[in-house]
Amino acid sequence: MITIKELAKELNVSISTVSKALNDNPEISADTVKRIKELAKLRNYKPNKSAVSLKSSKTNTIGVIVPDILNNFFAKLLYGVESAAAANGYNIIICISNESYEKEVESLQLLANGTVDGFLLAVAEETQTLKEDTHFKKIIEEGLPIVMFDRVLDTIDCDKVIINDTESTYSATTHLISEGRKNIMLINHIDELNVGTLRTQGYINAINDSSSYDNKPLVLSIKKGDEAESIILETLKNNTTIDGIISVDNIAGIKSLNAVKSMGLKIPQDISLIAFASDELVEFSSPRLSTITQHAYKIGSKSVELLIDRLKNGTTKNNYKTVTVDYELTFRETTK
Amino acid sequence: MITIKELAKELNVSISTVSKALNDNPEISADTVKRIKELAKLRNYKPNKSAVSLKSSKTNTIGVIVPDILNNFFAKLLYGVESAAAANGYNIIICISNESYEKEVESLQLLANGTVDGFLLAVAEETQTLKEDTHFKKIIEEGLPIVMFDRVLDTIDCDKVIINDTESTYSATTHLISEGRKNIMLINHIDELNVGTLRTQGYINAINDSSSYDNKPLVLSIKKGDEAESIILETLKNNTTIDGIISVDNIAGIKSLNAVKSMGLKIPQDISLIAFASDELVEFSSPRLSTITQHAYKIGSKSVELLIDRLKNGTTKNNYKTVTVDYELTFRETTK
DNA sequence: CTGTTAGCGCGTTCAA
DNA sequence: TTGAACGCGCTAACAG
Repeated sequence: MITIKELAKELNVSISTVSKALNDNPEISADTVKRIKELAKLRNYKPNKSAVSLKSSKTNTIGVIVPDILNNFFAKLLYGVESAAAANGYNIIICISNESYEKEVESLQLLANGTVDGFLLAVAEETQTLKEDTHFKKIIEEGLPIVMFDRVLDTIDCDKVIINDTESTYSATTHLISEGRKNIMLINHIDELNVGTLRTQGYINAINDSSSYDNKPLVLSIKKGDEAESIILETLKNNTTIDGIISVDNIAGIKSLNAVKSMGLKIPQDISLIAFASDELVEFSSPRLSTITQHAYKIGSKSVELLIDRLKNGTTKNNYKTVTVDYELTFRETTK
Repeated sequence: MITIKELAKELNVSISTVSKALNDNPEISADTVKRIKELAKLRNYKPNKSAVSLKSSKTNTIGVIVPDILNNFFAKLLYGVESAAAANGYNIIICISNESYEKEVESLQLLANGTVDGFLLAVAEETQTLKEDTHFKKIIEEGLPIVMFDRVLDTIDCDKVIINDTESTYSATTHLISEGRKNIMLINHIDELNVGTLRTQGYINAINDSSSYDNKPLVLSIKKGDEAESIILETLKNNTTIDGIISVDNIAGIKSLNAVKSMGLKIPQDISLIAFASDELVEFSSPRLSTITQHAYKIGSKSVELLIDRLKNGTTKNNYKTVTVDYELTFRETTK
């Protein structure tokens, strides 16, 4: 890589003259600026990132910690993050916590050495289970802002971007009730996570708020590693009045669909299904699933905006924002 | 962030003493080292990344350019990249080219300013179509090594990690022939990409090499945006002797399965199917697809190894390697 | 208008 | 055993 020094030498001017010329400092004569810029272009000069960062104590880099990149939601979100970051001249460094508390701590520590200006992250599952949060506090104390997305912690003061999870299931449940459904089951496949709880709550609220719905809430919790499809099938056989299913995650959604089909039930005449899912999945389901989709891309880009805003304008006494990104309810062939 | 200077001041020693102590320089007395290290730990001192990079002209950061992060293959690959990089103390900066030539050029230029020590990339579709490669040459001339994975360019001298695409379809085809299939169709949904061509070639080779197989190769090319499922269905109706299908990508695999099922054909009695696919997809297919899976994770981690090796040991007159990662053929319920 | 100088944080001579 | 001084590449205050 060519440096300012070499350009200066080649043109017999001082180093600072070159620096000023390249930064369009009006002190330098138009002629000199032209000569310098031409040579710079010719030699493909690019200011050294490390030097600029050292000087300015800004890296223009954002650290992103995602729990699981194979999860389509986070992949989409990363796409939104990358797009927004690139549009604002920021690079992103990605770490994958793998849902591990330790890896999360490690990643934060590793990047908090002047590698990044701030963090974007979704809290790892293990961190939530252990109820740990001091590592986040430490980072914020060090002056590095954090924006949490999707999985956030109430105990941490920082900007947050979340889905309105409660409302999403509330709407879905209300819709099924308005279809005339009398016994709606909610399948929770991710109950250990905060979002699972919120979504379940929305379902329960909708039922409580409805005057026409008589049955009690019916929540089927499936643990990781369980044989989802057979459990669902069993439940349906034992409770033949079930006429609506809301799945809190996409795997359970497809499994339910398979289970319902194998029972010979007609969709959506006998039973309706709505699932949290990604668009891709819909392509592969038949009949095409009615879904609640998270605007993952938007959560990502919004998070970047919040972080950059904070980096530029700083923090003035707890003016942290929590932004809610709307979900989208799409009715296809598995609802009336 | 606390600096060496502040530690020095607090302990009334010189800056260089602190620096040496922290780097276990034997010049410093054990006692002083201990005092300094204790304070450093207490103050959570971390050497400033920019300063170290500037000094050493090494960033310990790898630039990764993927064409599409929503593609499960690349997501998996990134997982492999991140894991291997983290294990070796490297950070990864991710750019998404979105299959665009321009974005690819931009990303390379943007990171070639001392942000990264080298690149890992899969060539964007547009770049392949335009047959552009000077941007890669430029980067390599600047001294930044590139490792290409999955989609590579013959015209560029660099380390490469690829799937043995030709062999993968060769094996799949051979297997179907050994099942007694007499008219095997290959569906190519990505013919504009190099891998599509290679996979098609493997299929053709297998047929040519077989003495028992009489039919000519039958390749159905589907363009982007075409109605894959109806095209496949039409083809099957017009050619009822087809008893085997190999799909070169995962979408076509599922579409074929749906088409075959809707024709009322029995699987695998009447017809066999094998598709390039990700494991996730298999979960959603019924009957469960026999697949050719790419070891995406391994391609990613292997790429990192190659790059780090080159960064550490440099380049000695064209000793570039091309590593082939094996594919995996998994027979499930859509083959005999 | 141009050049000299200092300093960002660090490691590494060289001198004491 | 410790410290002073220099330089990585850059910007900016200050001199000329």
